[in-house]
Amino acid sequence: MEATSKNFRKRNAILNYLQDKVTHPSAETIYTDLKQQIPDLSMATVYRNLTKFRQEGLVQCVATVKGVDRFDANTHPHVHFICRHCDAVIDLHEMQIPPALLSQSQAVVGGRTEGCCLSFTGLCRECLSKENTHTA
Amino acid sequence: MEATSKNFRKRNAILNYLQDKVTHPSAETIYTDLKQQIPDLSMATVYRNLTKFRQEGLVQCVATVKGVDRFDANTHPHVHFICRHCDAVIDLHEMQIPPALLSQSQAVVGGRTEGCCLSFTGLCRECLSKENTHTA
DNA sequence: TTCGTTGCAAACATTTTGCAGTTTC
DNA sequence: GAAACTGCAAAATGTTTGCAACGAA
Repeated sequence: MEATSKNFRKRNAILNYLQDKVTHPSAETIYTDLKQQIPDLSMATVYRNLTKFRQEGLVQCVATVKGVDRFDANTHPHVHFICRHCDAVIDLHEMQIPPALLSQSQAVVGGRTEGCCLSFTGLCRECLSKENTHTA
Repeated sequence: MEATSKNFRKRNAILNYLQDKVTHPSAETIYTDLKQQIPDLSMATVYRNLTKFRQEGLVQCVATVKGVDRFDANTHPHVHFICRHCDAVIDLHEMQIPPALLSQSQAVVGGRTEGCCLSFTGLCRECLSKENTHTA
């Protein structure tokens, strides 16, 4: 069985971790969190598996925040909010990317549009309220 | 005069270069191109000025393509197409980000929305036609 | 044996920084 | 002289890779 085979235990741990999280963790965060359950995990394994997941289409890099890649097991195009203060990457499931935009971009470019990424930036609720507290 | 002062000559060369380009160059590209006119330019100066421009709001980082930051002197939110093959970052001036989306995202997050980035990915016209040539 | 996965350490690429020298005011 | 800008080299950061060892079939 793949899942319980020792060869796939780490691979599956990383994938399951990503599928459970909605926080779009970085490689570093994945490593630090999983290290507690899997003490002999190494960063190289995290990076190697992330690369493989991307090639297999299981995971995508949804943003690069301050030089750090952030990953998501939800590969459907969706909308994000990125906080410039705490670097949180938040899903905005309530918002849709108008599907007409994809065909429109393809027409404008004259190439082939394969994906789309809509991100808002600013301060998340918590960081905004902290800022107001400090300012007041 | 600032512009002709030796202290500001490089700063202005970098800013003018960015303002003239619509290609969203990387720090490396800026350095390589300007090096021909300014042989004693160094990468540190390019990076230091880019950081300053960002703080001053004169320039923004519009994308990180394969680990490399791409810069733009157009700080208005606009739409981009990023080619996964040649890494071109192309302005789609014909397309608009529906303004209602910004206030909608702010309402959903409960924070403060300051910016917005809409990017399409795929193959640009040239890379698509090359792909077709090779496939055919 | 053959293939895929792993840890470790080294290598890599991009970006930042410390320091001393120069220019402007 | 003080403050700002610069080149150079070193450092810091995030990511990838070579290699030998291990596990599964």
